[in-house]
Amino acid sequence: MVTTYIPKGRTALRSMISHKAKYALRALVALARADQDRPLAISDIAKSQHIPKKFLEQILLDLKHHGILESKRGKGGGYILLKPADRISYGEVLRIIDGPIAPLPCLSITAYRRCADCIDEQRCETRRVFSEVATQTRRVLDTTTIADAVAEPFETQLAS
Amino acid sequence: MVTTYIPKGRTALRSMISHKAKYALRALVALARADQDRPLAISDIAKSQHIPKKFLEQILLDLKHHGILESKRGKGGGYILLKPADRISYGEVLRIIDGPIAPLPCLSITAYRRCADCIDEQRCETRRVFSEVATQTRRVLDTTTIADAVAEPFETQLAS
DNA sequence: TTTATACTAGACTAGTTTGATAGGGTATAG
DNA sequence: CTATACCCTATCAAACTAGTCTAGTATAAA
Repeated sequence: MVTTYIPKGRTALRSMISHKAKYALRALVALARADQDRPLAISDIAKSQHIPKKFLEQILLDLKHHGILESKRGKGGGYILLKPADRISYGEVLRIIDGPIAPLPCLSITAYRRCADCIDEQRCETRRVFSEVATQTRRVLDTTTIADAVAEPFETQLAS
Repeated sequence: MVTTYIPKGRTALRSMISHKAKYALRALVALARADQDRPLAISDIAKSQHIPKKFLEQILLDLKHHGILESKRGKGGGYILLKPADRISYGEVLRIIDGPIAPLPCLSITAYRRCADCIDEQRCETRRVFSEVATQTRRVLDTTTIADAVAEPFETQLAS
């Protein structure tokens, strides 16, 4: 068989972001678009963004614990951005939800770990190449904020 | 709990490359360094690169099926590069082993799929941001070859 | 103060993927 | 003809994902 293996559930591969992260980002965009004086209810976000409500609860709670959101309970309650949208980067959200961004554990600052089978890290060719990937990815994700996402759309290019 | 969840097994996340891909790349580098006139045995690669032999068999077979390698059976057999090292890109190998490189299925050309819960793909903010990530990643991975990896090492930067 | 609303917490589950291992089969050099 | 080394398929345990379920607790409005 000379077919490329493509995992079913996710169409593609490990370099994909999780549904959870996608939901988190969409929810934050929705919150950034909403009235900042009144909390936005989970159920409203879930409905407008097509996200399973109970799953979204977990996600927003997580973001709250990490100081991104603030919540208000009771009737008329919901979530509000704690930090301004232009101070919430995609990288920050991804690190909270999916973990470190580095494509190899040995390239992560926040969660460095040596590869178990690595012979000489300093001379590892794979590490060297993916270091460049990590740098580029980080540059984009850490400089793009929820506020940028809320701004007018521009052209989206296809890739790979 | 205000702790960032980090998967145990892999230290980091979905944006990591798989062991399989790492093994494939390491094996190709080893093959590129070896004498091109004589096949290099799986067991030799496995030993020198610290890769489980039977697992490596699968990987090399896969690379052979995709026209990267050539094999010779029997005594004195093994693998040889079919394409020159400077014509084997990291991106090509990763697509064979791990699947499409795009961080979202809706950004992949080779395996495009619409996100099930997407409301308006053209205006999807997440898609727009990750499109840039995909472009950068692709640029690095498709222009770096096994031959580059074999060349002298330069400084490796940490990221994320 | 009642009651509806909304957040909090964590256990649980079905399904998929990963990273292997096992056990043969097949070709080839000597 | 036999030892060697690649070829191929099947199977498996552990981990991860994407949820769901249950059982609350806190707050605000009426």
